[in-house]
Amino acid sequence: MKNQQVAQVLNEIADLLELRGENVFRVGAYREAARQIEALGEPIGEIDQRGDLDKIPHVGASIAGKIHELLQTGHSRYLEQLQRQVPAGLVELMHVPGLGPKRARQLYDQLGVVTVADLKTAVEQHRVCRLPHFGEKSEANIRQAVEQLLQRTRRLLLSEALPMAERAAEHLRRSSPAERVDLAGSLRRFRETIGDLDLLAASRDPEAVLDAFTRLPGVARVDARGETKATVITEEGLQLDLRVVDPSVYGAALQYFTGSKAHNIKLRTWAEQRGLKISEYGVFRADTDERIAGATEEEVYACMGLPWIPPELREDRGELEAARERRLPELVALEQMRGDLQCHTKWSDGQRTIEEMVRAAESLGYEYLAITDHSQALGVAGGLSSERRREQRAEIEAVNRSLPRLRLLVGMEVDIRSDGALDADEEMLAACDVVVASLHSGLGQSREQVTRRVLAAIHHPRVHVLGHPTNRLIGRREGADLDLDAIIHAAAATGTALEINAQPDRLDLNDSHARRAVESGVRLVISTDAHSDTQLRYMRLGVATARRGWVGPLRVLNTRPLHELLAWLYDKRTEASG
DNA sequence: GCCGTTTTCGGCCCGACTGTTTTCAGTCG
Repeated sequence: MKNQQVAQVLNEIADLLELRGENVFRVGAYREAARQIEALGEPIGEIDQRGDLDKIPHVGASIAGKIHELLQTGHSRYLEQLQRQVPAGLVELMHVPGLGPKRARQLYDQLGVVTVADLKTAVEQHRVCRLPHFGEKSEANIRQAVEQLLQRTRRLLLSEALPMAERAAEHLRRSSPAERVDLAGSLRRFRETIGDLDLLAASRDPEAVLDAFTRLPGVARVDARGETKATVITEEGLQLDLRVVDPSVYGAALQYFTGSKAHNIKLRTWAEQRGLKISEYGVFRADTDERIAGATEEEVYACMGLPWIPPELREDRGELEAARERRLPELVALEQMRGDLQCHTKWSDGQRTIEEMVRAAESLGYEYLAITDHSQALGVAGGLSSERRREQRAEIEAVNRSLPRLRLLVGMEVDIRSDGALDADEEMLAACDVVVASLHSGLGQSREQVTRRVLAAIHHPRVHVLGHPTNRLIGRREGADLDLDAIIHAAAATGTALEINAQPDRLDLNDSHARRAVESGVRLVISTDAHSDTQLRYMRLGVATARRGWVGPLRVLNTRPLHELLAWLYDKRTEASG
């Protein structure tokens, strides 16, 4: 059972407890435990086998026992008992925006509404507005929420949300009196998927900024509008939130609205222990209410004796403790990337010629670019025969002779076959400057099988990089069921690099995996796997993922200058074969 | 149900907005 599924069970227990009107802190305990398990970098089954479940933060004896049962038997008697006590469907009802446990319960008790479909009918028959504490407006809001819920299915990919939010922010900067506009929330932390888009603005005239906001191009409707904040729904059905604060408290507000929730809770708890109170309006002395900071985020953290913490780290995964002990990691930055080690061209399934890719890489200021078209087994992706590969190599060498500033590397993304062998012979591999080995098929294999396969590739003396290690697709496909510890251990032992693939729906390794790899001394590369010139810009997403994984520049091979990279590529091979 | 830089008991972040209510509960982030 995967971490995600365990977390889901705990969340469902929390939902059911909430519907029963249980103590809110008990409910919160289950949610917090679920969150912790989702963020674990390691399969929970392994933690269970070590008997270390209760060492996970916010997992105590009681929840540990329930997780253990779940892992051993595949179900939870406690969950099933709760499910018998609460009508099925009510959980779903509670997830309708605007409904919480109380109102969901009321709809059930008084109208017999159990499912979202029931709710739709009740709303259409105007039965909801006659309930106590509901009215015309509540009913209309619920109607909209239900319609939206039936339409909208998934969280946005970071790559979809970022440009949308950046366009809105840019428009506000130009068309309103806002002194500053920033992205906040999970966008600013570069989470891999985004629910709502949060923006923050500084202005002494919030009225005017909110006016501009509600009139942004693409706004379909205004959901809420107060004196300091507003919510709009775009034509695509996305929720965009804006909060406007006075410039003197902008730093405190930015800190607050960037989150994460868990990071802020811990920071506030620490503040209280120091006799301080932190809110979106600043840092205050608890005894006198005197405000002592708020204009910048640096100030806010400084009041706590902490250095500024990069937003990508603010997930309560040890960053506050690290900050307190002055051991925050230096994080890799986009400007440090000197090249891209995986991309595709028209020779296989890419959309651009080698020259077009080169021009794009030059415009990014890169020193090198590896052309890594697919190997033959990947017929769907136009994999190259050995004959075609010789022709491509000749073209790469010709282009290289005409390039003063950028060095093209001869590479290949070689498929790891279902038996673990590589889809290329020794001669083809030897002719490459850089070999990236990747899984593309047989993802349904057992954990043992697929792990053995990948280990064989990592140990292969010609392989430099393991490409998109799990081969997951966010929101569409779980990755292979890899024993990641074994993979990381082997990568550390052989010196084979692991890739952070920057394709927006891959981001594979993910942040937690990358962090574990780095902790084990593994080298990483961040590659875009670009299939067109514009996709080379996905590097930003890969770097963000690395930063969320506490990855420093020295761990990332493609921050190295060309001569160092070439030396490593060469040494890796000779050491392995010698 | 979890947790501990005074604590193994008594807390648990906190403010904005909405709608329905005349002072607040529910929801959200």
